[in-house]
Amino acid sequence: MAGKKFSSYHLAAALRREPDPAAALRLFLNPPTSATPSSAPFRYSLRCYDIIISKLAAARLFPAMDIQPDACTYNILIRAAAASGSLEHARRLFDEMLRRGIAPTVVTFSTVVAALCNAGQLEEAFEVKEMMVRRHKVSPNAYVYASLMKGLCEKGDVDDAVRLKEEMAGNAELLLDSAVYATLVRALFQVGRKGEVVGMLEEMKGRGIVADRVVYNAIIAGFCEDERDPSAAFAVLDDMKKSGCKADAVTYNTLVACLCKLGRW
DNA sequence: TTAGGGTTAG
Repeated sequence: MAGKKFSSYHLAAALRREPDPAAALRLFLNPPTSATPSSAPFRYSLRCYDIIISKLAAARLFPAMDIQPDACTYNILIRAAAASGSLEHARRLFDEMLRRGIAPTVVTFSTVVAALCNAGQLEEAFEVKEMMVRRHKVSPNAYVYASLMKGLCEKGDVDDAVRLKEEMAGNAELLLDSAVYATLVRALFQVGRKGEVVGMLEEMKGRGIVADRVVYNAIIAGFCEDERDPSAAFAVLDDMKKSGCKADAVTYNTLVACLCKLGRW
């Protein structure tokens, strides 16, 4: 493979081939770089960590396994635990990071809040929003708010979600963004309040927030479910393109499904 | 390096 870039893929293969765990660790810590010295270093894949940790563990070389975790490590683990359906495991990881003296970041809390909201545990999610400020001096940001607002909307509490948006607007530290509006726009269509969508979008524009793909997709989805006639949705698709926003797979999946439902093969 | 918001299907 002379002249070819050495990537984490090659490292994973080399680690798998190396029978001596100490040699594997040396390889992991000091991988051969590319033949071209100017080329950028590669990122370690999770697979590489997996292989080296498994090898060291099998050889009972525990001290060598001690790759010091930081907040980011825990954030990744917490997200994975929540994604696999175990909020309990996520909570244990959170406690563990505190015990180790690793300060949770706003990413940690936004991950936890999103997981709770996805599980429908809104009350707990709001408790986290309070607790992160009170106990950890970390302020919620737009990620945290967007998750809470989506959770509220899914329960049909669109007005409460709008109130949360107002709470953000009243706090100079907090920047509203397109995600917040995409959530509200989608919800307004879903509860049959599409008349309020235009005002919401104007407010967004007035705040200097540009509609992105997700906002457009929310509007298109709204018109698709709402109309016997998808022409409004296609008009939005035109606007979207004109504004320089590229339609993506979500856009087209929405429109294709809409046409299929109407029998317009 | 890690987090949110938009869709379809099953």
